[in-house]
Amino acid sequence: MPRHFLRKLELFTRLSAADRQALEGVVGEKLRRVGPREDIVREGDSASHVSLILDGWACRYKQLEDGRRQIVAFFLPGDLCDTFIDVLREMDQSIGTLTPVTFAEISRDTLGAVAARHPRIMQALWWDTLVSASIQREWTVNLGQRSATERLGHLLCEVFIRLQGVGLTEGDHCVLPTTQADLADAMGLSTVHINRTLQELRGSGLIVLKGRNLTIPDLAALQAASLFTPNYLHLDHVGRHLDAVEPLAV
Amino acid sequence: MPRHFLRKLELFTRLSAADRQALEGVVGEKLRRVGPREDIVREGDSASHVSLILDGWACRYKQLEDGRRQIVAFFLPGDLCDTFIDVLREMDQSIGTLTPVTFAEISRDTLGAVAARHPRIMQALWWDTLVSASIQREWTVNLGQRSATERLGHLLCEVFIRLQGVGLTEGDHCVLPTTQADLADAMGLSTVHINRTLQELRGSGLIVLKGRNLTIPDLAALQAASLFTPNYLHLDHVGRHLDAVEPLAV
DNA sequence: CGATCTCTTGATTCTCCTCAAATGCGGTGG
DNA sequence: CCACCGCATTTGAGGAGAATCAAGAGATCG
Repeated sequence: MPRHFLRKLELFTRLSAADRQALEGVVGEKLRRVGPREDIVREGDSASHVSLILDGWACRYKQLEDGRRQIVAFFLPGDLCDTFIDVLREMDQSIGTLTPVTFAEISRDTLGAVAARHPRIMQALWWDTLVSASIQREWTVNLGQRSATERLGHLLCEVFIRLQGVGLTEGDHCVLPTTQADLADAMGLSTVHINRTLQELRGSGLIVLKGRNLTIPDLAALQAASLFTPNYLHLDHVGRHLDAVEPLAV
Repeated sequence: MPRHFLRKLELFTRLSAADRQALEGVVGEKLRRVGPREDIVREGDSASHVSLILDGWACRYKQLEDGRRQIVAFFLPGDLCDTFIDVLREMDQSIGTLTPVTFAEISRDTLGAVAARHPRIMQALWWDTLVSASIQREWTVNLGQRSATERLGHLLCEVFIRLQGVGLTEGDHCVLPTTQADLADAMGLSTVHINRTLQELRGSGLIVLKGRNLTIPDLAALQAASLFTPNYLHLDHVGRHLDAVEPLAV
């Protein structure tokens, strides 16, 4: 069931059959399905469980008093929200869906127990958490320094590569299910300007975007135009060396 | 020696005498002192150790190919950089000093060993890491949605409250040792505009800034003007309940 | 097939940037 | 002690990028 999640963790480490089974079990416990534009977690909620996105897109966002909304992270299939959140008393931001979403609600105790029994999983969850933090920092750079075109191009590169990591791309295209208003809230730009920036990217042939279908004919070119370097995604299979150190316990 | 650090951890939990002693030991191992505008960690370095700031200000930043620099985090006395970084192979951003800095270089093994023997410390390091992530998300909101005045005001609120947490404020004032250029790189604004924004904040009486000395006569007013809410700093002494659950093992 | 959401376009405004130069300030050496 | 230097701050003028406002065209969905 959590195939995207397993696939993502295996970008970093090798999981044994037992590891995989344990994760399947955790996910089976409590499945939820919600429509688009609904909240999964609300600011102020107590931090009792984590959510694993199985299908659809969600985001973490913060709404200011006057209505302005900033999306600070996208959650794609396979993403785990707030892995180690239980130390904090309450959520400081909300998590909401962008599309219809299927997700597993995992209690922190369950996840903790599994992680304790499966060191590989623990390690992989760590990696995932640190990569998320790294992405967050890169978003800060993106909003602070890059022009609208670079910024949006950078996001599209990131999303494409992350989707690729969980097997949700086909050749040079993937689905981009967000509205332009969502993109605007993520990039700190107005909807109108997102629209014009997309046109600019289209005009220069860097992307083809029809409906919800995004094609990136030349990823390297888009990366160059957006000052994108993928190192912050840490997809270099760092943990694969674990095979040597600690043989699979099947 | 690491008094600011201890003080910060105790915002969250109570440390036993043994805990404190263990941390003192770790910090004594390798002290380093560097001047302003030097790098402590460079992008691409292997992630072998963590740095604990004892005195002075540093920052995490990323430099784009064309020279633009974004500061993504400030490190104040008592801040620990890259606590659990060892899972990732290499650093994706650099850490540099803003002022002269004294810091302790702690090998990941040493820190890991101490944390393993002292569950309270482990817990506190977790809390610290999650709070850092929370701050990072708030910076994303700051850059994405807030106007120059709000943005800068928000930063000053955050810095003041963080300094307060480690005992580095006196009444309504504290030291702000950064140059306006540093602030500009942190806020994604130009130096010129930072200057004018500071004047605006001064003009409205929200701050008094003379040289390196910052006074915030009415913190609540500055918070209101900047749409600042301190919840994301999680200073609500979350872990104090640990006293009840797990008595001090002295 | 009308209602609603999303996307697109045009016109205008404003925030913030860039370029350029002046002023102030802390240190250093004559 | 003062002259000078380098750096940080301040000020001015003009311009670019993005926001806002408003309205029309296309989708999508009950």
